[in-house]
Formats: sequence, structure tokens, C-alpha cells
Amino acid sequence: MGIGMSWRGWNGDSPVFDFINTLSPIATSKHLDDVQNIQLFESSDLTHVSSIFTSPQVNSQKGSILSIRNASAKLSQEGLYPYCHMAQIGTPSYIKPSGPTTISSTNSSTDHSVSKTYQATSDNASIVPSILPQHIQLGSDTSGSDKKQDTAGKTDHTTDQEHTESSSICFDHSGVDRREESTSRINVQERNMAKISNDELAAHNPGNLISHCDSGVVTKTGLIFEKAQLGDRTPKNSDVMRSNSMPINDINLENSRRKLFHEPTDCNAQSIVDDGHIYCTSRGKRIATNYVSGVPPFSSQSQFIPNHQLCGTLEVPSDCMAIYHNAVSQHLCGLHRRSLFNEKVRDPTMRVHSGSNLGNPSCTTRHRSISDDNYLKPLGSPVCTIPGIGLHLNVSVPISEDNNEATEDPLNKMTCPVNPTLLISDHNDKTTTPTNVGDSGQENPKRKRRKCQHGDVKSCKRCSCKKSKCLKLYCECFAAKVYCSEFCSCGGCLNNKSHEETVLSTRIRIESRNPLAFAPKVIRTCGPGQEFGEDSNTTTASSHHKRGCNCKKSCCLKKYCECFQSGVGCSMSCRCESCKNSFGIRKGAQLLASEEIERVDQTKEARPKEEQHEVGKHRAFGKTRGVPSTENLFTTPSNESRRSLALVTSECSKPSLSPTRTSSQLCSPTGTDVALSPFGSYTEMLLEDAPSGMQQQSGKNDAQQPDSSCTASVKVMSPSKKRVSPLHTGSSLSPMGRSGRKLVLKSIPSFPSLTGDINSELQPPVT
DNA sequence: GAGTTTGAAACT
DNA sequence: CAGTTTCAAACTC
Repeated sequence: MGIGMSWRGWNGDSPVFDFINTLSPIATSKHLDDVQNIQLFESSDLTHVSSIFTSPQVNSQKGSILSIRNASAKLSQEGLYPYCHMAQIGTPSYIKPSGPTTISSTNSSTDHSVSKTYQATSDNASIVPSILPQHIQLGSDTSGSDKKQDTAGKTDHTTDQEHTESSSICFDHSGVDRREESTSRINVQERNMAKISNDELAAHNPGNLISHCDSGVVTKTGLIFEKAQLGDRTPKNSDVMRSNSMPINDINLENSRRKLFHEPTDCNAQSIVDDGHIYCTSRGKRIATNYVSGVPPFSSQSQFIPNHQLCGTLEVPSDCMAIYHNAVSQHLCGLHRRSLFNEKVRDPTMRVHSGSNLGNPSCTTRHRSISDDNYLKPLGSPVCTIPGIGLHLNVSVPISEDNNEATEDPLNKMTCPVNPTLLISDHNDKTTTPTNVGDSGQENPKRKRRKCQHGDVKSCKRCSCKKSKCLKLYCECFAAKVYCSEFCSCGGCLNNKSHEETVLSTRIRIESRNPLAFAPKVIRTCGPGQEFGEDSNTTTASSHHKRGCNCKKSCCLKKYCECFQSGVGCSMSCRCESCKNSFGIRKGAQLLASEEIERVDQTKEARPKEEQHEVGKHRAFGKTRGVPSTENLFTTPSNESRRSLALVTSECSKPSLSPTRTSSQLCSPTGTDVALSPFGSYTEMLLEDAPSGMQQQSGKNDAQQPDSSCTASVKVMSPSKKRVSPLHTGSSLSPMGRSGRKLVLKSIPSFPSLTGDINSELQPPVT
């Protein structure tokens, strides 16, 4: 786009208009230096700016400074701000993206009534004076390269503070005080805190957990929700949170991180071994990523923020959060982990006043800012949160209702600073000091850790590895894919930026051995899809430990037990002994003894495989369908059978991934879905968990699937509690094989044999 | 804070 | 793949 191009007098027929239309709506990786700063000024008489923003092609985040001043609330009401959602009506906002900006689309429908001027400007500081009490700023990265952006201008004076401010998406309540520096600083802090809260919200979202729900479905829900919001034109603040969850600055950081971990920028193309991303890979995530990358989210309309909403932007009603939780979380899916690396530039925009501002008593959702160096514990809705395991990224901390801390100002609870290593690595010196660091940054690790523990902020824990050099999964930091920080008490640590290569290679090696090594340890099941043997009424958050524990002496009553530590009940994937997990014992454990006895008796009864399969199938189906427990109808299944059934059950409990699937098909192990055996590999299982889009990853990983803990939730156990491939269970260990009774539910579609034809079913379809 | 216990991870 | 070793967190005193 030309510099200094005037839009005044433009009309859709003009050649310029055509030219602009030919411009790529998606800015490419143009270097910042090449960025042309563009300012968009709207005259005070703007009345139909909305049309300008209707195009989703505005790539505001890249490379240009887009200063937008809107004067009409009507625009916002129309919800047509793809990127200017941050812009408060009548308030100036500027977008200072880090990359080139293509504004081609903005003019596509340029409203002639709008008199505005696009100016290429080198003056980043050029901001339309605020005339309204509120303003929102969408800043961008001000990393070193960014500084160069303003080569022609005076803006090289980017100060730390400016950086802080500009690099963050800011919702500022201060209004007219905005220009006061003192206030600004405060705002910056608040914003940062808000961002943290936002990240926590994101991290807290179910996406952190491996959901048994089709992500796509969930995402769709989010979309629906958005549309609903658009429908009533009362967008919730959560929209803001979602849409702005990743400040532009984060983009760069994310890119850096991805470089570090060799992650493709396209989330959909990410390796399946990329834990959080994998499980969170969903449309929502992609949307978020796309948004980050400059492509407007699917629903740009939902991103506008009316004044009245903005007024309370920083005070996100918890109920709103709760309602939108799913959608938001899905959208933020995959971003929460990024936040670990982006702490420094945490978007201060979203400040969630937990507690105090939650006027709605019905709201039980609380968000507590838990600053964990570079790792934030998910927080929020008790419905979805579960205690986390150590530092793992994919766990969340439940916040008890009576936990005062949950309502405290995060700032007061920030005892764990941002991982300085990351700060250094990502921005080398960039000065933006995490506002949440506070004085704690000077605390010694132990003190800090203890403090965090008392604060119930497990996430504050840092590793204290001595021999592993923080390059093994023993190291919580490493396991969490974060660098160790100075707050770790580790020795000989190589898990830092300076040993990036080593970290990366080690990580790859570990993942090659176990692709789920870095995977979330807890998966969340939606609805009735709980595993067999899991006490549904005791397992919190409908979650269960993905891999399952193997406790022997702790009886799953101590934190040695990952399940217990995660706050979830033991599941069939566990191999624990004497399970007494207070969150839900493994039913199999209870029945194990009796099952063994019974099994001996049952083995005496030879039954045709098909009958046995019928039993098994119906058993699973009935369970899945909510049919009164078939436990009474069948002999108690063996442990193995439970597990194998769990596979089916798990399948059935999930929303259909494909519209072509019928309910019966969904549960039916027919076709390739099941022919490969229920999760013949963990990858398959993941694919079931993950959005359909992730299935693309399957081929690549199918081969890697050692026993892997990944199969955890569907893991099949041998009587000796040794892990057994699910494939085997179908044939020889089928519980139904031992169950002598046959019950054929004619009304229920018959399942293809799980065992009898195991050979054929498990074999790749031969055509 | 030191020592012990525990179970996961890593190794053979 | 099973058994062993190593490791660090959790736990106890």
C-alpha cells in the first residue's frame, strides 16, 4: 500500500481501490524493517466506519502502526471490527504490530462517509489524542527488531515503559488519565496482571487437558457462543479476552519458542508430540493462531467491544468467564503454554478481578493469578480444574471456594516471577520487567517455593535437579518444556537458553522414545465418558489421569501418586495396588480379587467368541448409552476386559468426530476406527481425543507408539498388571471370553466382533 | 534441613 | 520386555 495514501474521496470504483484489493490480505513474513507504519486517522465525523472493518483481512498485527480513532458507537454495535475490536469507540487505539500490515481489505468497502487518511508514518508515537475516558491499546512487540521499525521516525526512543505499554494489549480504565505517566505505569502493571489472569484462564481451560470431547465440537460451541453474543450484541468481555489473549508481542515470543522447539507455526501442522498443542489442536486453537498470525479469527465480528463492555473490560464477570469458559478456552487452546514463554510480554489487558468484582454470587468461577515463573497454572472454573501435577503445563489447580487466595489480588500473590531465563532468551535484554515479579524475584528458591506452597501455588515449584541436568523428565521444568530459571535450585542445569540445542535434542530424543512424554498427564472427559472403574462421583472435574499411576505403597493417597496429585481418581489405566484414591479409586482394584476368582470359574465355561463379543459390545454400549449398568447383567469383567471396554466406552462417550457417523457407528468398533483397535496406538487414541484435524498426524506417529503411557486411559492391563497392548486384549484377554453369559440386546446395533475377528479387524484393511 | 520413602523415568 | 537403577519429589522427623 502506498505511503501517505489518502483515502479521502475514495470510492469502490477507483483504480486504487482495485489495486488494493489485489494486495494480499495476509501479510507475509516481511521484516520489521520493511514495515511501513501506517496510521489511520478517522475524522471526527466518522459514522460508518464499520464497513471498513468488516473485512477480515486486516492484518493489523503485522508491521504497521495502525492508529485508529473511532467516534461512532454504532460501529461497535455492528460488531464489525476484525482487529479493531480493541478499539474503543470514540477512543483512540493504536495497533503497533510487529510485522507488515496489509490493510487492503479495510478499504474494500470503504464507507464513503468516512473520511480518513491512511498515512504511512514513521512516528509510532503518533496517537490520536484520547478524547474519551477509555481506551484500549493494542500494542505489539517491541523487541529489538521492532525498535528498528521506526528507523525513519522519532520512535526509536522506545522506552521500556513504552515497550511495556505498547507491547501489550491494554484495557485502560484510567481513561483521561491515560496520558499521565504515573497512571500509565500503574495501568501497565494492572494490565500485565490482567494478562496473567487471562493466561491463567486460558491455561485453566479444559484444553489443557486432553479432552475426550471432540475439540472441534467444543470449538463449534465456542463459535455458537460467539454468534449468540453477536446476536444479542452484547459481547462479553470474554470476547476480549479471547481475541486478545495473545498480544502481538507474544507472537514473536511464540515464534521464538517454536523455533526453539522446532514447532511449526501452523498449529495444525504441529507434531503430535507437541503436547499441549496436540491435545489442544482444534479449530479454536487454529483460530487463535491465525489471529496471531494476522488472519482474523473466524468471527471477527465477535471481537468488537462496545463501550459499555470496555468500561468493565478489566472486570470480567466471572459468570461470563464461566459461561464462556469453554469457548474461550478452546480458542486459547495452545496458547496457555505459550504464555509460559511469553510471560514477559504478558498481555496486561485482561485483568480478572477475582472475587471482589464478582458481584454475581452465583459465580463460582474464580481466577487466581498464579504466577509461576514461566508457568502458569490454569485456574478457574472448579468444574474443569483439577489439581495439577507439579509444574506440568497441563494441569490446573483447583481453587476451593473458601480459598481466600483465590480472591486476592494476584499481585499480592505473585511470589513467583517470570522465568527470567525466558525473558532473556526471548528478548535478550528487553527490559520489560514482568510486573508480577515483584520482590519475590530476589527470594531464594527454597523460600519462594515454600511460600508458593503455602499459597497453594504448586506451580511455583521449581526443580531442584542435581544430576539430571534438568534434561530429563525428572525435571519438572524440562517436563513442562520450560527453561529453568534462577529460581530453580537445580545444579548443573542445562535446561536454559544457552543450551538450547541440548535441550532441544534431548527433548526430541525423549519424545522419540515416548511421544507423550511431555503430554498432559490428565485428561478430561466430557459428560458420561468416564472410564470404567472410575468413580464418577468422586473424580473431580470429570478428569482422570491419562497415564495412570503405578502406586504400590502410597495407596494412591499421597502425592506420590500422580492421580492423587492431579486430584483425579484412579482409572483403569492405573496399575496401582491397594488403590484408595480419595478422588476415586480404581474400581478394577476393588474387583480385582473377586474377578480373578470369578474368572477362573468362567474360564471353565467355553463360550463362542462371538457370544462373548456380543456381551462385551453390549456391555460397553449399554454403559455408554447410559443404559442401566450392565454390571448386573454380566459377570464381573476382568480387569482386562474393563480396559478393553473402556476403549469402546471412551469412544462412545465422545461426540462424533464426523457428521457421517451415527451414534451406533460411533460406538461401533467397525471400520478403521476400531479395526485398528480402540486406540491401537496412543496416537489413535489421541486422534480420538483431538480434533479431526489432528488426525493428519496419525500416520506419522502411529509407528512410534511404544506402550506408552499415552494409551493410559485406554491402556489394557494384564492380570499381572503389566501393560498389555489393547490389541491383544481383544483377542485373548477379552473379558467376554470369560464371561459365560450371553446377553443380546436386539435393540442395540450389533457390534462387530471385538475379538473373534480380531485378526481381521486389526489387520490393515486388505483390499 | 537432613534423611527416608516413593514411584516415575531411564537404563540394561 | 522385564528387571534394575537412577532420579527427584514427597514425605517424615
